[in-house]
Amino acid sequence: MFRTNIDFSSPLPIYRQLIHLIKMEIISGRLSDGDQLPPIRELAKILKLNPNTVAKAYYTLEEEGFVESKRGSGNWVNYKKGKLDSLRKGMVEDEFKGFLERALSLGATLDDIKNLIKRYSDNEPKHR
Amino acid sequence: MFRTNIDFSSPLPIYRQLIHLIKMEIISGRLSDGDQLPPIRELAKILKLNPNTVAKAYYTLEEEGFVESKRGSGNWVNYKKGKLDSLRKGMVEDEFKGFLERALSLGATLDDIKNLIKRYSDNEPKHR
DNA sequence: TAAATTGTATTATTTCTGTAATACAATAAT
DNA sequence: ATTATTGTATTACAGAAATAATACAATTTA
Repeated sequence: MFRTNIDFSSPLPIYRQLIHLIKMEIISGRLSDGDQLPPIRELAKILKLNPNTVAKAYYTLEEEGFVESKRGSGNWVNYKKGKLDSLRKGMVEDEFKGFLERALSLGATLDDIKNLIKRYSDNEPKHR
Repeated sequence: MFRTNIDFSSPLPIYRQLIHLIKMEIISGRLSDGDQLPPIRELAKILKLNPNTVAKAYYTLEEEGFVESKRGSGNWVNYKKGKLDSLRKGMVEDEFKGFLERALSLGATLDDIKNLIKRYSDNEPKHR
């Protein structure tokens, strides 16, 4: 697990890279719902990071609903297809409505927006 | 002009808010090519900002090609034909990038987003 | 030309973010 | 029950970004 390395010279913060890594593990199926994540200190040692940096990644993932932390016990992947997905869909849709409103008020058309998503689905979005 | 207020508690930096404000003035047509912008100190006074903050906004807008600065004289709206459209496109794209980032971090896929757009473009009238 | 008005440059200060050091608290293992 | 393991909280540090204070330079205006 976590064969990809952390890029210490990247402008993308370490904890963000780690979050992305873990999400990819989940999306790819290498991490399933209920799986335990490595303990903070252990993963920190493996990736040569400060434990707090790993903790921050785990904590953020928990806020986003992908992980459940239990003090003294560990961190667990928490990805309930049904309930969580519908919750996220709602949140995504709210985000989209906000975007749509702003875009339309800027004078964009739905076609403009379609073209955007088309363009972005061709080449993987980059991180900043 | 500039009836919208600056939000000092926003995480978006003041000069960025100001840039956005001015771009909106241009897109809406309240500011046309050749119009003079308020002098740095004057706008700073109106919005209760430090003059350097206004200067930074003007300077950035000049770098982006929407404003021309003349020392001792003032700042002027400056866009050629077609430039307005590209400004609009750029702003819509910025909004889109922000939305995309949030949506993906929520666990949405590009297909989810495509479906969203499709759904909204099918019954357009409901969403003004 | 003199004074006022305007943008520019330099430097300092503050704020924010990411990272780190360390101590604390809950759970599990024995 | 005691110890080891685990996550959490607090605080501090460093670098970057945003904002501010001040002095400078060009243009306009009288």
